Amino acid sequence: MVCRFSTKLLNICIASLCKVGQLEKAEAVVIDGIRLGLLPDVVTYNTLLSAYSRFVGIDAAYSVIHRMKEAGISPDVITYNSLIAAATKRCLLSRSLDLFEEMLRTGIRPDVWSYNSLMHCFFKLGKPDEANRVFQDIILTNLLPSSSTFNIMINGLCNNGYTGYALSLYRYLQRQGFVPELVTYNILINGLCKSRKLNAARRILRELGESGNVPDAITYTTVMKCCFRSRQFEQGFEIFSEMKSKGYAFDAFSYCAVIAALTKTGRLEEANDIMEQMARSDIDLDIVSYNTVMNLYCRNGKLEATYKLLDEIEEHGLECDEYTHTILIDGLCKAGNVEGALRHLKNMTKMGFDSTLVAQNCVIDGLCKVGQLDHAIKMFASMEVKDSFTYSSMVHNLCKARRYRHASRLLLACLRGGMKILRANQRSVIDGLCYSGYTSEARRLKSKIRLARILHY
DNA sequence: GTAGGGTTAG
Repeated sequence: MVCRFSTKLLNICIASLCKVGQLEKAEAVVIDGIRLGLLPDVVTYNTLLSAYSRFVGIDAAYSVIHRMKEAGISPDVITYNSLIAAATKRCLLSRSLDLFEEMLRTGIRPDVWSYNSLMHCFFKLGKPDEANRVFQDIILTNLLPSSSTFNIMINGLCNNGYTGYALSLYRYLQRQGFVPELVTYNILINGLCKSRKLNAARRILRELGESGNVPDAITYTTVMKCCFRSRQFEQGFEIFSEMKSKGYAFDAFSYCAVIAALTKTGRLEEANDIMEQMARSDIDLDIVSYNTVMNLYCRNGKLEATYKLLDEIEEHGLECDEYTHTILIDGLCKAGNVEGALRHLKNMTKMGFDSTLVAQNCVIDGLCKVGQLDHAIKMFASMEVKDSFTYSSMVHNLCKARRYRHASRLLLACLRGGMKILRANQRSVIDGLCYSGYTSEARRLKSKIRLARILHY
């Protein structure tokens, strides 16, 4: 009895160290405990596992599960739930599904937390129907849904393009007595902003204010980002200032949102100021923060500093992602080094990145800017996937070279594919055709554009 | 032991 009580105390001590990421000290306490004859139990290992997953990585978390098995302690539902949630968070979705099956195989009964994670996983996989089936299972069986069940459901519906359903579910649940939490409001505001339902988003923001909840840094970042997305930059920057004056702590999310927006609008000095503020703070930079800074360096034309940053990323044990490489490729293009950009694009393909579309678009534009239009046309023809940026770039540059009939063909191909193209580009093609005497072609193009608009909007 | 916000191109 005395011994069990002491292990409990030991676990409390370990948990408090794990909470602040002091993993070495926590491990030392485990060893001290063993010396005193207090063997770690399932709670000890679960505590360590979630801390390793949070502060180190998923592999470190897996090694804890091996350690506990070696010590003869069986993982329980909490062990599996932690691992499944960690895998889902990192988009290792097949691992999450495997773990869920493994849990069933070993005879551990999943609880509502396990089902919540499974639902989240299906949403991330872009399988809303399967997620919905899990949701129905939770509702129809004896499992009591938690508020997170509803939050995950609302968020998943939003992320899979069903904001309308998300909103109806939210209203229905409210009528059933569900009291939304701050997270619920943040989820809805974000989902509605992303699908450009700004009036609905404003309504939810108002409801949040009336609910007695206080918006947090996430609410602010969400609304700020929403302004940037709808090109209301001044309003977004005002929100950033408001956050500051109200004493909210900035984290990497809010810093990156505002630095990126300042960079995009060419307000580089202000962007540099804020970037330095972020560097001076005690925030650990992750890959997204590095990408944001790197993009700013590229815009400043500081390619050497950019390469130094790449070393720094490596030194910190972080991995460059699709964004990092794309930003570098664009930076090389903007500096006129298209050869370098092409080389790096090849590397990127070799590295096995799924999508290099944005990077290819940057190179197409770069080639045109250095006068290699025919090279760009060749590259364009060889691309398997194209989007509206690809077409816009080509149309714009063909017009600049007065090759209006070629531009007109691409413009039509773009519209036929259901993609939008900048009005300014459409205008240039029509005006160019008229100017060079192809008036009837210009007329035909106009009517085809009108038809495409009717068909696709 | 879950759920929410941030980075790239015309």
